[in-house]
Amino acid sequence: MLFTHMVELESHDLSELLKATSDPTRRIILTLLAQHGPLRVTQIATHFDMSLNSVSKHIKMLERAGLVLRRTEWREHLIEIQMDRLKLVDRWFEDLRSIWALRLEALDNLITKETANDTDNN
Amino acid sequence: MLFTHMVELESHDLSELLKATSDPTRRIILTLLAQHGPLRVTQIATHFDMSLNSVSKHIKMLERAGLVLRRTEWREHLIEIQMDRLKLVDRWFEDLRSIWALRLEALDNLITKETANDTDNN
DNA sequence: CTATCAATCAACCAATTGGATGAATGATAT
DNA sequence: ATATCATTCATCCAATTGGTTGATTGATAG
Repeated sequence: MLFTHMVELESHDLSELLKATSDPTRRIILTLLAQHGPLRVTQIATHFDMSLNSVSKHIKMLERAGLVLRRTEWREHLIEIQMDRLKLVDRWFEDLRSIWALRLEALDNLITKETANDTDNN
Repeated sequence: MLFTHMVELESHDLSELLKATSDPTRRIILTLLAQHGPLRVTQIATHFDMSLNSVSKHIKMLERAGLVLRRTEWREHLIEIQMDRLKLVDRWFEDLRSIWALRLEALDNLITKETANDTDNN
């Protein structure tokens, strides 16, 4: 069956991903990482008017969503963005658009057919 | 300045959009609407093992996020998906990828230059 | 007028979230 | 041994969320 994977397969991962990106602070963190490459937690925290702990928690959420990878080198934790992970969201959006397009297409076919019938009847 | 709109412009809208799509029930509702076109609240509710009220609340969230439009005709509320709204998310993803690509490019240039210097020194 | 139907509103509950603070861990530097 | 640094863990708090049930609105049908 087409589009089956949308319904429940990957659903939990997708929810985590979308929830993780739905917070402005976390989106800024992702932007920083895309701009500057891997950063330490404290480096990231300097960009916010917020306790280090809160930033740490945000990073942990990004980590759980797989949007970020932690390479613990020495005492420092290097946080690295995982761009590939975004594809999962992309795919869901594409699927939704496909479903939508399919319906419009069917609708269009129906109208064309009816118009043909109309001309038959005239 | 490039990419300015990412940081805070549209940020609230984007957060609402992403939060709205981060719930599996709401994603299924969107899929139903893409598949079948505009539906009434009760029609949507039949697909879930959940009170009508809960479904109603989910729809209201989708509405607040602009992902869905309500056309109140007679006593019935026709709920219609707004596919255009997804573009806002698309754009943020594209922006993030551009930022990422720009950094990689700069990094690549740097390496090429250093390699050139190395051959100069040999 | 009354029963029914579509949908919302209001209140409640448990779980999660985004923030704070203070203590703890673990490694390096003096 | 002690001080410092990077980070997390443990609590706490107010706000939000996803769900429930019961009452309400507003229109239609008998």
